[in-house]
Amino acid sequence: MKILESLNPQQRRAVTTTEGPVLVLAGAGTGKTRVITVRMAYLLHRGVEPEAILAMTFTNKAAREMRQRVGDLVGAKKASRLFVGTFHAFCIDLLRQYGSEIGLGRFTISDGSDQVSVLRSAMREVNVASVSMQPAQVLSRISLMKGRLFTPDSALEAATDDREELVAHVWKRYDEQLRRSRSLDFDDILLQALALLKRKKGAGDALRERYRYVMVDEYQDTNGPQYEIVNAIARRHGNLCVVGDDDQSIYGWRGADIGKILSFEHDYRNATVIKLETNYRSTEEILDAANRVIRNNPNRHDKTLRSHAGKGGPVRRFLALDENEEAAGVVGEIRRRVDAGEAAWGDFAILFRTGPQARVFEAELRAEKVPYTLVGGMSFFDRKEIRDIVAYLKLLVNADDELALLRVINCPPRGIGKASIDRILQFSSDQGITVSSAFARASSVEGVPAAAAAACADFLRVLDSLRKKKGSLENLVAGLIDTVNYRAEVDRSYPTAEMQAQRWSAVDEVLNFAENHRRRAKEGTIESFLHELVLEANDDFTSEDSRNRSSVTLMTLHAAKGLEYPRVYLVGLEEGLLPHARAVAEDSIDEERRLAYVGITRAREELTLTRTRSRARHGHRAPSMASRFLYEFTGTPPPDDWIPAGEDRPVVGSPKAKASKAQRKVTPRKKRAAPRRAAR
DNA sequence: AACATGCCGGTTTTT
DNA sequence: CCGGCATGTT
Repeated sequence: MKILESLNPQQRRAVTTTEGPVLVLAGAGTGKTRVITVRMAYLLHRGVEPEAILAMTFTNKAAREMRQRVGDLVGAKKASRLFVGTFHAFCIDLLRQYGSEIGLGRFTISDGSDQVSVLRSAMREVNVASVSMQPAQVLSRISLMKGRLFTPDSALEAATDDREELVAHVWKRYDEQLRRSRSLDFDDILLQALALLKRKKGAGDALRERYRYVMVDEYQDTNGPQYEIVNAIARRHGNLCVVGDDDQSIYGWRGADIGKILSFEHDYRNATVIKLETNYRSTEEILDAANRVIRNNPNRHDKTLRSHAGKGGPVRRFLALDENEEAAGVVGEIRRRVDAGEAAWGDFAILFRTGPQARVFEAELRAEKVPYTLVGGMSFFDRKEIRDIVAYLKLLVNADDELALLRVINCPPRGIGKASIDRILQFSSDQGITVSSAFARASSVEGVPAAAAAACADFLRVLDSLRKKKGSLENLVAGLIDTVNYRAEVDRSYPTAEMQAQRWSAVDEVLNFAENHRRRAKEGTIESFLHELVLEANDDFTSEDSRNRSSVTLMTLHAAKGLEYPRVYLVGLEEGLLPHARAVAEDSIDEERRLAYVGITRAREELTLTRTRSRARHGHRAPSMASRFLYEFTGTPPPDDWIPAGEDRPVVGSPKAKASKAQRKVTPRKKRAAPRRAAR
């Protein structure tokens, strides 16, 4: 096969070692995606049926890219017969096809904000004010426990303090509501699919038999259930190829278990281990910095990235008075480079540890009229209008979805007040009937006005008639929006015609999505549309987008994983920020170091590290200290003097440059007319 | 149902 | 210091 010739020896070995367990340790920028896609093409070339190949990723973006690239190699038609997708997409497919084997009927999916709502009500039931424990934190604890295969009951038994006990109680209620609603959260999707796959007979057995070649991307991000799923499928034929980089494991706090990639050779005897260490992305100077930082981590697969791109310029360091100067310096420099024609906006990325750091950069970019894209933040699908419509769609698929029902029962207003709703909910639990049937029998609930009861019955009837409708997906969705008179709701909620039009455009967008989905998807049902909406809600198109949109990219280090930019500013290299104070307290410095490593290795040609002398946090200004990671990669203490905004400073550890440039005359920025004195 | 007040907390976030 | 939320007021 011809493409093999374009691979380096290690890559080729990773592609052609098709039998048995294989661990590919792919350092940053070493052509990981290339290897996986060529490997799939190679298997097909050797006569393996596409249906026997399973490739799992963590994000939709990765799946999309992989599908595209396999398609380029073997043709779209053949590629479409392979399964390439996220764990969750794979599991949902299984559950929809074979869910009945484990007693699962139709279900809807709870996304993050649904989970928070359900959890809030669970906490109220257990009489915990959400001030004493914050829902997001409880949710993350529950998720971590689910990942370790605890149940609410076993968690209660294992609880060692009041707090854990309380979490277990809340979890139990949370679970009950989801069950009642026939709703699965993201963890349940994996756990249920695992239960299905573990069954000795039926679909479980058929699937184990079917997938002769299994591949997992970003293996270092695998959590407990995902590991079990892979294991359950791949044990049969034993041809499991996992690709990842333990040095880029940055989702430990979310349950990703770096131990899985560290112990692969132990988990799968006779595993072939292949290291990809030739980096095609960054200059030698940049990789030196990366290597020197990461080698401080214990417990890792030893790797050293070697550059294929030449030495390059030194990594630069920049010390600013405060966060405003830091932003002004970075943005000013970007502006000058672009104005001078040396670079384009899209060449630059500004990376930071925490979200709030973006604010001051945004302000500066805006003031300087620099086009930028901030990655992250509120998704299109978090808008009220979208969530309302999604709730309606969920109700069509699953009448028992309580959250969806409560969300839209009085939206647009139908004269069903809070008091009535509470009484009906009480009625439902007293009688032990589902919430939807309680609403259907609202007229027999004491204290509910006849008009409200009639409105409930009416509403349920409308939903029923919508369920029976036939037509194309987009017409069904449009029909729904029309029937419930959602336009009126939008008009009612916003005062000006302008705002209304703007809000309505989001609704229009859903219709576009629907049409799009119908054309691409195999089935194009409301159910499959919903799954796509919920699972791919946060999909970002960062890499494709920001470059050709020609804007500076602003994002957190987490969001930057997998991306690359010619020029990178890694900002806020300070104790308390990177490493984050909380990580220091919790003794998870290793993961912070990997985060720094991820940041450094995003840069192709130029890397600039910045820090401040003092920084405002929680409204108070405090002196900041250089990050320990700066010491690690220079081997010497960082210089104590600061460089005024706008001046380039060569890296410490590159003696020639240091001597010649360090004394360069500095032109003060006018902004700093009244210089604050730096704390000594 | 819409607005005011008061309190707490303040990493990272995909599916 | 700022935002989010829960609670309390009209």
